[in-house]
Amino acid sequence: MNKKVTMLELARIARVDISTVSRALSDSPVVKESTRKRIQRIANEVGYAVNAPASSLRRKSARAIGMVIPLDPQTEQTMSDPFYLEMVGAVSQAAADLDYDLIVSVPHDAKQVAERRLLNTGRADGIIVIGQAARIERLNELAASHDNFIVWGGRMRRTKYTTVGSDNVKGGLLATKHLIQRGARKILFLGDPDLPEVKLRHEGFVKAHKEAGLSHDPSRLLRMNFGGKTTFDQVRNFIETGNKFDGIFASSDLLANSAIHALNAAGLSVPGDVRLVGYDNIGQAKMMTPPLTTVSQSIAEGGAMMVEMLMAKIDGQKVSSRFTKTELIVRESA
Amino acid sequence: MNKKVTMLELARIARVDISTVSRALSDSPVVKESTRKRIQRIANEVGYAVNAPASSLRRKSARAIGMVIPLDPQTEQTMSDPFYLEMVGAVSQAAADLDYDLIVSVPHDAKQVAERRLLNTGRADGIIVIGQAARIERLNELAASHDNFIVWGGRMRRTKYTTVGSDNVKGGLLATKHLIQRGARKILFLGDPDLPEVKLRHEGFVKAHKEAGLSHDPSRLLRMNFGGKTTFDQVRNFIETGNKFDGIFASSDLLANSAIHALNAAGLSVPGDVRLVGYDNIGQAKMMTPPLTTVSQSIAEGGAMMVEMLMAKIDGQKVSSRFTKTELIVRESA
DNA sequence: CGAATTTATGCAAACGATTGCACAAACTAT
DNA sequence: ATAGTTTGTGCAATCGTTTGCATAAATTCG
Repeated sequence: MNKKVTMLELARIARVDISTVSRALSDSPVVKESTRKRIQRIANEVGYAVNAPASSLRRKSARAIGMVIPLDPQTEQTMSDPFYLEMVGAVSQAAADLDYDLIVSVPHDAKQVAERRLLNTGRADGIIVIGQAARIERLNELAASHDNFIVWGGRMRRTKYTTVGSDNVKGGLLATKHLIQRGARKILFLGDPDLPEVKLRHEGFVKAHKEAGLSHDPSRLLRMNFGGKTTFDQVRNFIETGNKFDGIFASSDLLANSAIHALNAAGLSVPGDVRLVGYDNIGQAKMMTPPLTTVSQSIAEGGAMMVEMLMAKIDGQKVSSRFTKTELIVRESA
Repeated sequence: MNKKVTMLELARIARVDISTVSRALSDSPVVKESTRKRIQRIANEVGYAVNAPASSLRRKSARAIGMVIPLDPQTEQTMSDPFYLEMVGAVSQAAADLDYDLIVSVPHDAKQVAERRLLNTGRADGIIVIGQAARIERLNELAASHDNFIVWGGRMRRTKYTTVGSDNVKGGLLATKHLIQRGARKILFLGDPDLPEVKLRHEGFVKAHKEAGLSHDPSRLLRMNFGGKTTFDQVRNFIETGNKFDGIFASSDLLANSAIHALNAAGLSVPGDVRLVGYDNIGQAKMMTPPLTTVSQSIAEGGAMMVEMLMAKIDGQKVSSRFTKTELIVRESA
């Protein structure tokens, strides 16, 4: 179709050396203003664009960052949780602002460490990992040989890498306190405590009970993963088995949504019969029925923060884990 | 941290020429089985990985495809529609199966043609564009100079590029016929007919009315984009202005969800008072209240199809537009 | 056994950009 | 006018692979 112009050809057209072209295009102050302008104009005219692989090879920098998104361990399908897309958007934006491309990888199987490949092949200068799930040990191994990656998720004592995420304990505390304040006394916890974030949110949950001088019943923990039919059935079943409760803290908005659905199906109303708080504040939260009270993870802020920290790492600096703003968004469901 | 091994060093260790290493690693049949095995073993031991930029430069192929996802034109934020994430997942999987990386780009501003940059810099061998929105003319321009891209979306007479998407007219027809069969007579259409897909779905909507010998009232079209508060307000307002209707065809599941919300707020039940059908069959559709009847776009199939067609194009073959399987998924909302 | 063929490896030239260094021209200062 | 600076360009090496071609070794064949 269109044969590509190389920098050398461009140099010939402009009657200068290729090195001058290179400098002109990267806005080096050493080339004379007039020459620079002229070269840039010609480059535009002929539709020249710097060849990325060649540039990356020479500079030893891909000017790209990788992003690894987990699969739903159950279905082995891409997570349908909108949370992830919002994160992709946030990271992509932040990266683009720095003229970095974003390589998204959804690992085939959970075993494979996509991060390592991306880094070792020089395809990406750094990696952002979304969610550690059960991979803490693997990520620790990775940390032993590579430093250029940041993980979104909860920080546990045994994580040896840099993380960014909401303050999960605080989030769980805020959510539960709110439920208690509104009168809930028998609160159900939804989520899989094997996941670090969820475990921490649960800690906050327990803490809130303590602070209020309440005891919480450990049997009111429904272990579940990512919403959908399973969640629906579990909640429904819990109700039908005669268990009583007047509040729910769901460790994700998706879980919350399925729970609402199950409550409705069982003839219970939210927040009339059961008060409910979710986690994530995804875009649709405000459009659920009823609008969802939830803990905001500040996705956009988190994405930008991770990119910024990753750049610092690429730059060789030391960087330590941070929290994003974690606040309760009160809506009608609680 | 870990200094990288190059192919040349690997060659020295294995006491062969670098060219032999290159061939061995790419499983060339010309190198002796035993040497190949040996080299591969050593490569593994020292943790060698082929340098991607160098390889891309030499082969003139990035072994990566780009994917361009639109922003929500209203909010300028990443689309929170889960549909897009599911598409990212599907495409990423299909690409990974062929050992291609996926570069995701969320254009800064709608004007800029990210596709062109990705192609011209040689960062991607081909591009998948999700949604054409109002960019048909721009994409036509792109088609004039580049062939290696595929667009997800509705095919209009004036599109000069290759598209993949559900059969929108058929989808609209199926959805509307279903509503009519279930007794709906005054059906509301939700969506922005300026978007090609929506326009086509609306054509199917009109066609279904014709086939059933019904006339449809053009005032029962609510022009709206992507769900959320605006949709909610529009539907609510429409009801409060005293308009009567007994069915809704929403041109996306997200729109459908907001509509349900508005109906509930106005004291109307689904499907009791109003029957409703959506479009997309996103993951959450089955978990809405009530579970959403919708037209499936076969996202996974579509993603795989696009990657396959793109590869054919990269390979120099001619490829023509195709439809994905388009079927109605009946659930409780209608 | 020697010639013809096959098989396995090595040599060296790309791919397209970036950058340290050398150098000519144009200034400045004495 | 001469020496010393500054300013702007060009030269050439380099980044790490891949691949066409040459060649040595091993095999086949008459």
